[in-house]
Amino acid sequence: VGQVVQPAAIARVEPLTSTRAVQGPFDYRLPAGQDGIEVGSLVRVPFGHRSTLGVVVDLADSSELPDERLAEPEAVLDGGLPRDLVALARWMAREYCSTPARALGLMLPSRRVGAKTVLTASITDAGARALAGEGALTPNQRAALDRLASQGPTVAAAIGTPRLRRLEGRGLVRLEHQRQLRRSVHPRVGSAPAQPLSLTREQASALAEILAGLERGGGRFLLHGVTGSGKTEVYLQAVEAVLQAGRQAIVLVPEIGLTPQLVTRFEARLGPLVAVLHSKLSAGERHDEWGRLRRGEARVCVGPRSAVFAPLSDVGLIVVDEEHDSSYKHESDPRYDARTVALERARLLGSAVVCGTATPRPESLATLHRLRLRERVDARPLPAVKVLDMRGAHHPLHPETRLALSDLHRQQGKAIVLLNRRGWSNFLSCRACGQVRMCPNCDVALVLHRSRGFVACHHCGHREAVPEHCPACGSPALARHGAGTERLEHELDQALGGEGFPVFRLDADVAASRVAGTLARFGAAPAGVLVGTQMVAKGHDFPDVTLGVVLDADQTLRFPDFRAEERTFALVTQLAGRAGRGDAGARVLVQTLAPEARCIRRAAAHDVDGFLESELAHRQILSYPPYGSLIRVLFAAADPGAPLELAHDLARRLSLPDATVLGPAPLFRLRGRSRAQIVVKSGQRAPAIAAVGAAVNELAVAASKAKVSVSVDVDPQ
DNA sequence: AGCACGCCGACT
DNA sequence: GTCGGCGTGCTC
Repeated sequence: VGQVVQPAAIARVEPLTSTRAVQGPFDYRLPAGQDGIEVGSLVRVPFGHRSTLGVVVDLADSSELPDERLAEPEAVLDGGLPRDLVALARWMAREYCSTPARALGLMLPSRRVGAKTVLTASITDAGARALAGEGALTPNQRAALDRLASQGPTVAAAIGTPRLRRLEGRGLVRLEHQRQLRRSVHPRVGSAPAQPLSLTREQASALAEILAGLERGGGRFLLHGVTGSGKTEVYLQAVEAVLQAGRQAIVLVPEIGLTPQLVTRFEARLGPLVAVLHSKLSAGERHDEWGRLRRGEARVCVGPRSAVFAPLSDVGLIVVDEEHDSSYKHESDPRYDARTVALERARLLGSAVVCGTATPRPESLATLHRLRLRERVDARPLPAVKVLDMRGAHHPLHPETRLALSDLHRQQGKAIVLLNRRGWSNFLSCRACGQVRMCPNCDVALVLHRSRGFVACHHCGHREAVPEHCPACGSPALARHGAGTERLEHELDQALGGEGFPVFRLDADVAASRVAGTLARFGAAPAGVLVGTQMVAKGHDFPDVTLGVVLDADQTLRFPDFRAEERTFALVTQLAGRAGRGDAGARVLVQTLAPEARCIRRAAAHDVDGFLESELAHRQILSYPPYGSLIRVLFAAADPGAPLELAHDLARRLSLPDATVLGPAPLFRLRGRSRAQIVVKSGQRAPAIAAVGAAVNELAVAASKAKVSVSVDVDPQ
């Protein structure tokens, strides 16, 4: 006896509001015969005294509410989500103590743009006959019809819309609006063979393990390879295998702008199957790329952390390139980590994850299956790294650094100099009264940007004209302290720069539109120096760079943070990887006030394994990740005392047997708002997250009354 | 978050 | 008498 399949009668909908106070799902009655509503559908529903957008998160046969209290959806809209993203959003809401609506909001494209249409002309049969000689045509009209006959439908504006309208009136031409996809063009950078390269033995064995994982329906891999060991080719061939199997792939990169070579290689190899998402796309381009993925026209999505939400329904593989990069963490609610989300999405779909890097995070080493690429594809050795002790130094450049740079200048070579601090001087102080110029909104000193004539706050963006006198005592004597990339660029240019030896600078002050050009000009120059912040240590290859210099390498170490060592190690190692990818004589100089620091010594010795081993041992003792989870709760308000008060309130509500609560601790003021935080450290991740989430929800009403914003940060960076 | 309801004071 | 201030409460 066959069962009669009843169509679902109830849709459970999560309304897309951003507040914690409204959390669904809410039940809506589906009228009999209502087709096309499924999990993931985007619907317009009556909600309270208005109507709102919502996402169907579940279908059910019945509701707990009486029928008369149920409303019906008003409309089903285009642009719904694949089913697995709905499950992922619900997981994210729990995992990051956020709401389903906020998580769903990250996954949907902006609603403010629609499809773009363009007026297109094509020739009619009557038009073809006219062209063959029947009827009078002016020379211009004949040319227009000729063009349509030979090249087919054409954008009307390219020929002249008024002329075509006249021909349309005579029935010789058909004009209609056609959907036009907006796609931005990415600059091609580096060589990009369209055919697969032959693999080294190590690459082949890594690929084989990934493919075996896919075969089993999963696999979580750490592709640990030194710079130049050919990780990208392994990604490409794994993606090709996934496509062959009829599934789709996502490739996450830290920043598209800094990894043009990877994008170029994927586009060269896979052509229009690739959709590239990034922050520089216009809303329209993003909308259309999203649609190409949703409709299955594109089957590989390359993009930054948000690309982990690519609307693909059967993802077989997620690649996370440069997995150590902190930009995978989203720094506003929901504060998700794209690497963690990638693992969860893969778990939901039975797909493989490949995280690639030269400097794995300790937690990745502990939780993923490691595949190693020990050798560079060109078999060149890594450059020699020398640590230079700057204690007691008077000049910002060590004598050995100056010597190396002048040698380089003489030999017309290329160097990269990394200084992780932008601007000219990091602070100004009055020589008479000692007062330091501070940001009015944040508790930090203003940084001098000399060429643009202002002092600026690097936290909130506040800027003001360079003061001529001390605002406190009126003294004209202002001292500039410290040196940033702007000053370094100036000094290197004075010392070495000139015809045939340009000095380039790359940092966050360089307009985004000029980053690619700066990289290209440095790449093309036969000699010169590239000065910059950590941006210069990312993604791009310059095979002819023979000298790398890190200034103030312990700068990242001075942050009171358990990841400080890891960050410093990665920065030095990444820069070392940039130098001498094509030359055996390359070297790297590391200037530091902490030459004995474990992370700097290990990085200089290219000793990744030794560093990771000691780092993991250290973290185990302190129950830091991966041996424990951290949850940070952040409070901020204009009222100076309110955040700390609310933090104490939360701390009192938390009763966690297996956790340590650190704080409440006040934080420095940011954007005019006082802040405070609590950090929960626990070996029991899920219960700790649940307890913090519940306590924050209890507090939500009091917080909004006191105008204090509360934000939960699971796995803070 | 919106949005309406409701209970108070200041205007034509 | 009505217009409109924003506290309170609800949204299938």
